[in-house]
Amino acid sequence: MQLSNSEQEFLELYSDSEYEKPSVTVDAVLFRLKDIDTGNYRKLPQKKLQVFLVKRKFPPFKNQYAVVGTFIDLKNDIETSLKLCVKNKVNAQNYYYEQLYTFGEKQRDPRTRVISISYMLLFNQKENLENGEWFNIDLREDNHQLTENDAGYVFTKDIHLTLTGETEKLENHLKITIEKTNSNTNKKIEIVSSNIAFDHINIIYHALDRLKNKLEYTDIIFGLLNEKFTLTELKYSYEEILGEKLLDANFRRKTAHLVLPLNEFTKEAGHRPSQLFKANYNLKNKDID
Amino acid sequence: MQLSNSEQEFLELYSDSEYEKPSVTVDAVLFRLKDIDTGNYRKLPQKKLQVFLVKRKFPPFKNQYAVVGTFIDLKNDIETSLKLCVKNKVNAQNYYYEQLYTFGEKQRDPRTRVISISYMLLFNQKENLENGEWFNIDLREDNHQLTENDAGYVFTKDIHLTLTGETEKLENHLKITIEKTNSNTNKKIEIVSSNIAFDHINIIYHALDRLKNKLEYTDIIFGLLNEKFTLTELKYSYEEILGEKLLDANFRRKTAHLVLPLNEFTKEAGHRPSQLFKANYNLKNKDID
DNA sequence: ACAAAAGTGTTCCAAGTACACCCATGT
DNA sequence: ACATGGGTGTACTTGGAACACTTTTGT
Repeated sequence: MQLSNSEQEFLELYSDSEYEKPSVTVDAVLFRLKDIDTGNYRKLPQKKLQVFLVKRKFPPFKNQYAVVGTFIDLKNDIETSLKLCVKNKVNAQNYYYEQLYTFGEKQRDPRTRVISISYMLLFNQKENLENGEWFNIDLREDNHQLTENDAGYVFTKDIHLTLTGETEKLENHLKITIEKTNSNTNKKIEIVSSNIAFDHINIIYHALDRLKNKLEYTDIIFGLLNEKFTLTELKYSYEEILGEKLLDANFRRKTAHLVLPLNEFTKEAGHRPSQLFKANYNLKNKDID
Repeated sequence: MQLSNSEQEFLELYSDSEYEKPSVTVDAVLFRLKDIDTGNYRKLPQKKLQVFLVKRKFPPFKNQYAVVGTFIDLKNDIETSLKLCVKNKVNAQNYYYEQLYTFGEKQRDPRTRVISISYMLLFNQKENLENGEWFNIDLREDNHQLTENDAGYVFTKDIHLTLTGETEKLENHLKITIEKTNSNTNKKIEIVSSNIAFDHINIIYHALDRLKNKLEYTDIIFGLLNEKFTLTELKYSYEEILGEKLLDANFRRKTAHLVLPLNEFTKEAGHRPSQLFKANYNLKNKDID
């Protein structure tokens, strides 16, 4: 990885601006699980998955909601740009993050060619974010259609993603097409209609999908929980993201290796006190990309 | 997603060149499984995983090997740029591909700030590539070390990646550090020494890792096989990539739902003829990113 | 005959599924 | 007392692991 003298010379001559360059942004999809009180002193709060959006102050898409993002800074690494952006725009510093996907379709941004490197960020409820709003996420799938042929299949479905904030309800409709042939897999996402800026609903959908998939084989869930939690809280968290009910007894056994019991219990809850647990990070819950 | 008139006006004024932009490349890691003849008329060929590298004609890293890549073209989508690049540089058109990861550390490229969007491409043996060479991949892991603390753990290991071509043997040494804490997972890859250009060994390692992981829960393997294959061929393919032997009887049962039997058999092989199969693409082998 | 791959059958064990049941608490 | 969550036990099912065994071919 060392350069020879002649190579060094060449570098001096190298002109950086010979070809046109695209703009590059980092865009971050921020998630949390919010406790929704039930109003019943016995009942536990329900978990609701939320995404944090900010209202754009300038065109394009002025006054529309968007995910947190910025043009990247040449002086900083991508992840440093991400962290600075999140610090400056929403004033948050403690979160789990991972890279999602890089979007670069020609027409993404009406201004010019923009490539977006997207990240997923997970927050617990202690973090207070500024300059934006948390939106409840409701996902509904429709119109599943499978056409098989001898080279593979074509699968399509409709996605309805409703984002509900304090005052606004943002409806978004996507159409997914997965084309599998002899030699290729092609996943296309078409935005049928969207009430948020750019193709950001697409990015949010990708993040949701990744979150769901990673639940099953990693310990990513702990990014959304406080340090101490009950097993029922953990179960509600899984259920909210997966969109299905789980059996309690089995859930406890399956997740036993993911958690460590503490010698602390909840109280004043109108029912038997429950033991608190913390995450048990170990290598088996591998999180390797 | 429609723009108002005043937004349209703003766009006219928008200056594209107000801030410095990074350069962006697409880099493609090309894999295939090569049949290595055993010289014994009874024995089946062994499968060897290979990566395709091209020798750089210009600085930086002149005369060193690199993965196939190009600066992206503002006129085209990322994936179109990728396809054009692969067509032009190595003259290939039939392959499976998927996006891997986007690298953007400040020091990746000695010339200027370069962000690399990396892809993995899978070829079968029928494809003849030009202007480069296939290298055998040998991977060895070393020095596994796990230090646990109450907030998580730190895991390190050494990776030795040897790439063997017709005339050259390229040795590469990486050090992986996975730091897991309360609120974060941090995977660092340090290049201790490398005989190929840029940080490309890093990209290759990522591709290998992804390939291995995806073997277990998708039907990605078929991207490396010809249309028709025997079950033993399929088994050898898994074994070569996973780096471990599998039990034949169990393998047949487990992969039964992945394949469709054909009414064709191999012959003149010095042993019982074997039935040929083709991929059975179905939705259960989900390949959703 | 025999070496190699092709293919089947069987036993054992681990883990997931479904469900019944009891416990502890605050109002 | 009772609603609610906390927590355990058990019978059943499914699928993977290990391994023994038979079949078929070309030389």
